[in-house]
Amino acid sequence: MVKRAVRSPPDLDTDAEARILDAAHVVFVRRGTAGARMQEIADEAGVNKALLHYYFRSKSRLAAAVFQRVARGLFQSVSEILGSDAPIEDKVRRVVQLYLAQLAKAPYAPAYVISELNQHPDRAAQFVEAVRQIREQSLNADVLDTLGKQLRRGARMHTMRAISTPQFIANLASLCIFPFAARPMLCAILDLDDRGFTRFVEERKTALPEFFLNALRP
Amino acid sequence: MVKRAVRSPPDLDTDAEARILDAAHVVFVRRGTAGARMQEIADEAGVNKALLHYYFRSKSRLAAAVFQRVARGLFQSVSEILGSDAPIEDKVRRVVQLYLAQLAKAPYAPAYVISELNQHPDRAAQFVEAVRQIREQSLNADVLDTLGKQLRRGARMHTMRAISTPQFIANLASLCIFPFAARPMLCAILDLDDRGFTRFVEERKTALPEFFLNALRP
DNA sequence: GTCTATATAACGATAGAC
DNA sequence: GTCTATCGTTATATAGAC
Repeated sequence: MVKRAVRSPPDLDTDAEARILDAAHVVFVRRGTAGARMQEIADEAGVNKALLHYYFRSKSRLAAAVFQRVARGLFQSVSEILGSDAPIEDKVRRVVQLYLAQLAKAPYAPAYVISELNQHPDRAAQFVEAVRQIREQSLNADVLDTLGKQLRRGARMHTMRAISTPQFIANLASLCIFPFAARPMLCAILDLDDRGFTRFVEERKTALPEFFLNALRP
Repeated sequence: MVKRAVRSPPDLDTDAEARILDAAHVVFVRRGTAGARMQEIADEAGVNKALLHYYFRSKSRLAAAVFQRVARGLFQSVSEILGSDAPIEDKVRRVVQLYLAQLAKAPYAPAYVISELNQHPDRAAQFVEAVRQIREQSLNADVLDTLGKQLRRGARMHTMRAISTPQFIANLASLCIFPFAARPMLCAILDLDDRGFTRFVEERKTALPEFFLNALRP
């Protein structure tokens, strides 16, 4: 992001730029881009407000850097699983397991990405670019194509019901991500407190693969 | 909201308070509470900025009024369906049909409610209150209880697989709402433009009930 | 690189005329 | 009720010392 003289050693632990980005990550995800304040980010990073501009020039550039990071984090690992040559059943189990574990740790990422994309249309192009980069890095060039062939073969051999690739992806993503993105909504409707939600997630680790795989059965 | 002398006729069509609330609805849903500007709302309503404060005192009160309205709109109709005495299969079909039609018209409501609830913890209490009011109005006092009994009876008679009420609700809500809340995300991943997304939704109207009901089969 | 101090602009809110 | 004009605050961003 910013050209600097080479240091030796790079002193990564206390690197101000990295600390600022981490702090920005926390604050932007918590408040949203519009609600985030540069002062709060500076406090969180333990540096002065002016330093944020030194490294990132403006709030919008800093916000863009954070969004890129969060968006990638949400999809890079799942893309590898879906693009592998494992059978559908394994893919479903592994994706569910991965997401439920990952989102238990970073539960606000989905809601942040969703609201950013809806409120700030420019982010869409940025997101498309992030997806493109993940596909490029991935061992499998075209994840959707691989998955589509797999789904059609399963339907042809009557080992599973016919389902289009978009519906498959949408269903899997919905069932994994939505309960975390809409956690406060779900807790209100189901009358759950924090412990209740934790139990819900625990139950879901086995209930969701069961539900999803049964839906695919012929 | 504000006490006023009775007018005859009420002149609802050009009622400034209603026009402001409608305008605020549009702007808050589009920009989020933090990103919305009172000036933009005034412009959208075709009135002066000062008039907003005359009717709603402050931005946060106006935001609260809008949130209440959007949250109720998302859940009042679905609550009636789930609380009715129709068989599970009918409920699923009707909920899916209702949501896919409703969200095609107001596609930004879910993302707005989700981000509000995540960024502004005070909204949670407001949302709980909205849910409570909907339950009260509903013909059926306890929707969750009715649904739970229905699910357990189905499992006991082996007409459907066992599933807990929270998992049932979470799955149904996820599959209906998430594709709209995360539309830009989904479009990027699946490489869909606006027409592609419309086709996706059309396909989903039949594909989703099929998927869901098959998942419930024993 | 990192700080203090300040410029500049935008926003929410109010006062007061009509 | 609805407007114009303006106040007070807070935000991003920059200038300049160290």
